[in-house]
Amino acid sequence: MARWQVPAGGAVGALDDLLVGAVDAFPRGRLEALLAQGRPLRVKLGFDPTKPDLHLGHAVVLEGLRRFQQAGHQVVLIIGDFTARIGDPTGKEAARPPLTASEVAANARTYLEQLGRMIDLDKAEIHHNATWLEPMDLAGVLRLLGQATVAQMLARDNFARRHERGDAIGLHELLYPLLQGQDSVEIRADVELGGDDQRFNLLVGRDLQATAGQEPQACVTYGLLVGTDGHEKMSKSIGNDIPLTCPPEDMYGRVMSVPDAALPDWWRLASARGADEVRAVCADLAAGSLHPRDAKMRLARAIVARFHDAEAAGIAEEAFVRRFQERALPLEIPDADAWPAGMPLSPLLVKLGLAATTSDARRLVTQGGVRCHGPEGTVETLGEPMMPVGPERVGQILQVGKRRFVRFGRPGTA
RNA sequence: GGGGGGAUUCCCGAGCGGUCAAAGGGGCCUGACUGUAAAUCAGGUGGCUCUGCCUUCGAAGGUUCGAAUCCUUCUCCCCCCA
Repeated sequence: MARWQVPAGGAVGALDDLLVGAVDAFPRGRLEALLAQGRPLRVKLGFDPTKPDLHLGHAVVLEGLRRFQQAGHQVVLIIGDFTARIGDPTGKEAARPPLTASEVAANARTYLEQLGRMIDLDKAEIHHNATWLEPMDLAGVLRLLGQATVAQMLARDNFARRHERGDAIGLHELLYPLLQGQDSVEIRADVELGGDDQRFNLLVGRDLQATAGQEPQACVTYGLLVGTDGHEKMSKSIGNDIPLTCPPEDMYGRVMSVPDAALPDWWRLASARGADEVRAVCADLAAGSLHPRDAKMRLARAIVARFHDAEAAGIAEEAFVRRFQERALPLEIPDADAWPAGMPLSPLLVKLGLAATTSDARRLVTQGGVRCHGPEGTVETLGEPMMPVGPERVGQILQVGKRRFVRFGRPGTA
């Protein structure tokens, strides 16, 4: 996976912290040379607003960007409102359906809100790439196309894989890296940040800049954070993500479900702590002197604190310990009011949002996944899918699976 | 343009006239164990008014007592040749 390496040479301390989470900076020495000029650099980061939510995986590069901003450099954000309509083929096993302009616009708004949690947007330049890509005419497109060869494009892992497997590759997809590179030309980027899988796209930007008579940008790539499953790159569509907007308690819990093996990566990429601390934790984990569970709890607290605040993180941790380590009922349990008393259990579970379908509810009940917490700590397993649930349950707590709870409040009519 | 192959339940992938709601694996869910980790074990995984009924096998028609399986047309994908 992502290795912990910082470009050779340069002032270790500052550069080290500037590049926490970075996998590589290239070409060699370029970034150091730029930094040595002592002027604020134009640091570019592009985002295609293809989904409404950003998650921890996106935050890796954003943290890098934040560090550049804090060091006094000029952040230049590109909202890829045009490129989003094509779709970045990077990491895609299949072509994806294009988005409409209005979907993109809606996503872009929520993106900026979320970016504001990490970046000082008032000090950032924000561009939409439709500004220059939309009006481009065929002559311009052809000029761009002339910058790359078929062999170069096919050299890319994912294109090559898809091609070999006999999957479709749209011609417009091949154009994508060139468009991203054009963005660098338009905003005269000194540095572009991106995920480790963006290497190719970042390099294309350099080529286009050179052709346009500009100094080619330095590129910094960041590690790809694996999802909560510990294997696949974090992604909402796989369902292994943690959204930045995730509530504190849930966020804490999701971090705790990450497999131990992924911990070092998560510390490097998601903790947003200093280089020294990260190194120390990784070393202790490797040496066995730090219990993985404790390292994970520290991490979970750090992450929640990062996107909410320290107080919320403390509360989330208490709730977690109480619920999962002491196996007590959670403190906050939603009340079900006006629930249809007398209704059979399975449909009731659906009504209360605790099961997806009646059949699903039946399965849960049959398999002993549905319990009712009565007075004085009594627990009763409800095993009859169609047993009627009457008003005598008021005040009791219904538990489905490990984490779904509801307290019976005022009953309504069935 | 010519020839060939293919589209199956969340994914991969069997099935090739009835015994198919459809093998197997993955994922996911529930239970046991536990550190909401890993590994492991057991069960489940279309819907419903659930020992039965209804809807699914790219789309629409057709043959048949009966079709995911046969025929026709259509849509999409891939390969080879040009």
